[in-house]
Amino acid sequence: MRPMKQTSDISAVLIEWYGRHFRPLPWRETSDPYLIWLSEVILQQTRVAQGLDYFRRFASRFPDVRSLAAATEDEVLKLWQGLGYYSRARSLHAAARRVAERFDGVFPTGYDDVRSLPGVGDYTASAVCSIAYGQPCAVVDGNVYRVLSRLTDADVPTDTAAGKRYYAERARSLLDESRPGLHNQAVMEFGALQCVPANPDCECCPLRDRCLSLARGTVADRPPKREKKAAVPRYFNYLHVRCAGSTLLAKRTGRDIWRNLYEFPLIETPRAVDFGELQRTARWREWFDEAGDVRVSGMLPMPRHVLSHRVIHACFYRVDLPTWPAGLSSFLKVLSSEISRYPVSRLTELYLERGE
DNA sequence: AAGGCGGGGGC
DNA sequence: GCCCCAGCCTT
Repeated sequence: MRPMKQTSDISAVLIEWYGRHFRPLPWRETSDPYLIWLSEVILQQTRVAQGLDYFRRFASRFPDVRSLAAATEDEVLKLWQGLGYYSRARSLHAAARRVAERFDGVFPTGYDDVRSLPGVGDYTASAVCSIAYGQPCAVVDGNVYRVLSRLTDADVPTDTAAGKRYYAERARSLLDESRPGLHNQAVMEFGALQCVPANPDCECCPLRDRCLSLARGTVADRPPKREKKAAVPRYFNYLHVRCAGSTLLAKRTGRDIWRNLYEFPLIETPRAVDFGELQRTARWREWFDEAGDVRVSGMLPMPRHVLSHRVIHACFYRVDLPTWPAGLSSFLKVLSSEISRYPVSRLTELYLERGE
């Protein structure tokens, strides 16, 4: 039997604040662990405003874990299209299938079982178990890091093993074990709306008298920011190849961005190249040397596409062929009207939205 | 421990 | 531009 932990009155302040400021959100109106899990995966590294419509669409199309398990990965990725971090969608689908098989379609209730699902780490397992089941698990996410770092003026980086231990322990000591779901959501909402990263309005903060970093003037430096990595440029030359009302797609299967999404035939080059250089690449010759009358009608440069640590310089060439050459036989031939059925990256989506 | 993995919104 | 978001996984 564990000794009863003293509940901090900071938790009470945050919960009181939460009662007056919380945003009404659809996943706060259910106790279904499946829907709460779904919301937590969607919200990983994603703002509420960005994930809200995705949650609505997923909850509508896949109202339970069995329907999600019964879908194809392509359909799940298509519904996820545009949200980013696509491994979340692949893991979500794989986890649903595991629940269907190993747990007989019933979302597990034990922390370790939940934590064992693909795409579920310490944060998501704690969030689901506390919110859906009332289990005393303290969540630690980006909001919690910031709130804790400021309250205690902790100069501890969050992206180290020691830092994670430190904040996890602080979060545990702050947790109100009698209402862990409410407590966790209160801390996160507080971080999202009041204790914001930049220019927080500390004058009206309910914790202004107990915030050590406010007293010391270090709010802007908490938590300590990690050093930024330089964005590595990549050069993508896409070929929108058309022949007899069809076009070509390929599935990205490598360990790279946009894994399992579809795209036009791609020639990646180590630097920006013009059409003349592109034609001299081995790939172009492999694909088109035997192709007869190749008509390239234009090149559409795209704006720089910025990812977290990549900046993609992309352009799309439109290539019209009289017949399909053998060099392109490994691609999927897709009716032009059917392209929209395939999950694609935001970059390709933007190109397609430009139309003809 | 470090790096890969998206996309968008706020300043 | 830069920061960072209800993180997780691989190496």
